[in-house]
Amino acid sequence: MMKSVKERPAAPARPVRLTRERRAAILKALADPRRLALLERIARNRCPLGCAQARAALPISAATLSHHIKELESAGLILVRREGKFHYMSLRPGVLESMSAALSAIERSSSRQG
Amino acid sequence: MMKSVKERPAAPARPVRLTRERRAAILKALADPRRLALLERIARNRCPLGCAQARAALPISAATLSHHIKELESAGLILVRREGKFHYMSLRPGVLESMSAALSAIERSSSRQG
DNA sequence: CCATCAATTTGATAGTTGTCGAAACGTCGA
DNA sequence: TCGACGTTTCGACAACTATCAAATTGATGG
Repeated sequence: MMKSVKERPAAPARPVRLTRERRAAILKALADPRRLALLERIARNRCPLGCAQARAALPISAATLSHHIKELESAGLILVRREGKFHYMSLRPGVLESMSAALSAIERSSSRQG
Repeated sequence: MMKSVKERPAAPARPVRLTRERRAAILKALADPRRLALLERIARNRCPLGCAQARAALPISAATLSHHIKELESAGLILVRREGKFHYMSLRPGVLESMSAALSAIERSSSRQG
């Protein structure tokens, strides 16, 4: 029953261009501790994470999990593949990296200070 | 008059160790658009920013500005030097850089996928 | 000592959000 | 078609937060 999962060969994770609004949405999505934990859990997993696994990792109800998934998805941080009654979440490549670069850029813009 | 920006050797900004809680606080502080704008304004300035300058840059009341300053300060993102009746804000070195690294690490933890 | 100015605190309000239970929806297997 | 199951939506509630005006604190200068 192993469905052959289409795999990327070590995704290059090219830089994703983030508008100001998009960055704001991402930061808002990251600001909730449970959501961040969920995101980390998704990232850490070897393959796309199922909801059941996610629920096992977080002490929240199904409704709340669904809510957080939607937040992460609409912020563009994760991809959700829906297969029948199961849903699988994976990190959207390059987004966190770009957010990281944006924060770094703010700090660098300050390094000229005396 | 572009004074060659050497001054300090571009402050190495040694890595700041951030606990999970601290990261959560930082992300929460960054999640508000006005606060992020304020932080960027502080970073961009070539010397510590006064409250009046900050107010000129943001369409908010003094009370609200004070509130946001407190948030940024208690998240450890900025330093506030208080001199008589004036206050001057500057970026706390290394913090944004460490936050940036943390986000990047999450993404990298995912690159082993597939 | 008093007036003034910068910044903070207080008190109040409106809007947002995290959370859950219950109900609804969609899929799958019998 | 029916029921079980995974997920989402709905409705509600509590907690939090951004915001401002007004009152307060604290420093400076007359």
